[in-house]
Amino acid sequence: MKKNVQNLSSGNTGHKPVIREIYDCLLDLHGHQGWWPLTELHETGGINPTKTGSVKGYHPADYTYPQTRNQQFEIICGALLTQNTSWIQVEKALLNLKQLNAFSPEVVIALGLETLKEAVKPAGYYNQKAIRLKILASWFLELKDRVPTREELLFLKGIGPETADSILLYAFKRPFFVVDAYTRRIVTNLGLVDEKADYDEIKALFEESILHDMKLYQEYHAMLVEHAKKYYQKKGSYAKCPLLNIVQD
DNA sequence: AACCAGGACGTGA
DNA sequence: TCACGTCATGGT
Repeated sequence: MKKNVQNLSSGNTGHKPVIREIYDCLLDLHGHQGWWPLTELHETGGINPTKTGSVKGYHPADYTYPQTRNQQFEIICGALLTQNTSWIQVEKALLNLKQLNAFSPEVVIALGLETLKEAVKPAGYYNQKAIRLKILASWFLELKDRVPTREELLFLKGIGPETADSILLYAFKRPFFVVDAYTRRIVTNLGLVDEKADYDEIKALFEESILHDMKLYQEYHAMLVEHAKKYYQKKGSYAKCPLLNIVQD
């Protein structure tokens, strides 16, 4: 149950301009990211060969994806597989699934559980992830052309707040801001939230500070991840984060 | 050789 | 509610 009524914007009230400045700074530093990466783009789609990994499916400043129902399902699969796992490992699993023609819910449902486990093994936690993929497949098939609510996503086993928001933002193109471990690390390092801030508090910080625009949300989250990969891998490099210049008085 | 990766869930206090 | 263990493969 929720009972927070008194909580008038929780103390982050003064940070709205900062959140917007950070966006501009990140765009200068890293440019458009072209998320969510797909294993294959439409023939006329642009690619970004500067990205690491075998999957070249980034599409900077092109917000027309997903363009097919299978691409939509591929994003959903990726969102589940990337839980606490590096994207390079997820790519391997995705390519395995692609080879099985498993970017369609019907195929995932029909596939033997052991086969599915073998396919997703590179992404780790393969026992649970295989089962949860099947759950997702059944749910997605039942969904038809409807847009899911966040609540119904959270009801599915294996879908927590971040995965739900990722699916809504990148597969369904709805303005739900995604908060991941990188985002948390950055905003705490910048002193914008407390160490013990929960998911929804950090999410609210962004959603209350910028326009509720799906493109903006997609770009912001992707840039935060890119930025964190440069400055927030090792503890020692936090202090070198250029965003610190924005926060300093 | 620990530590981390684009988390979520079950448990017990 | 919340801290903690568990799930697992691979990079650095």
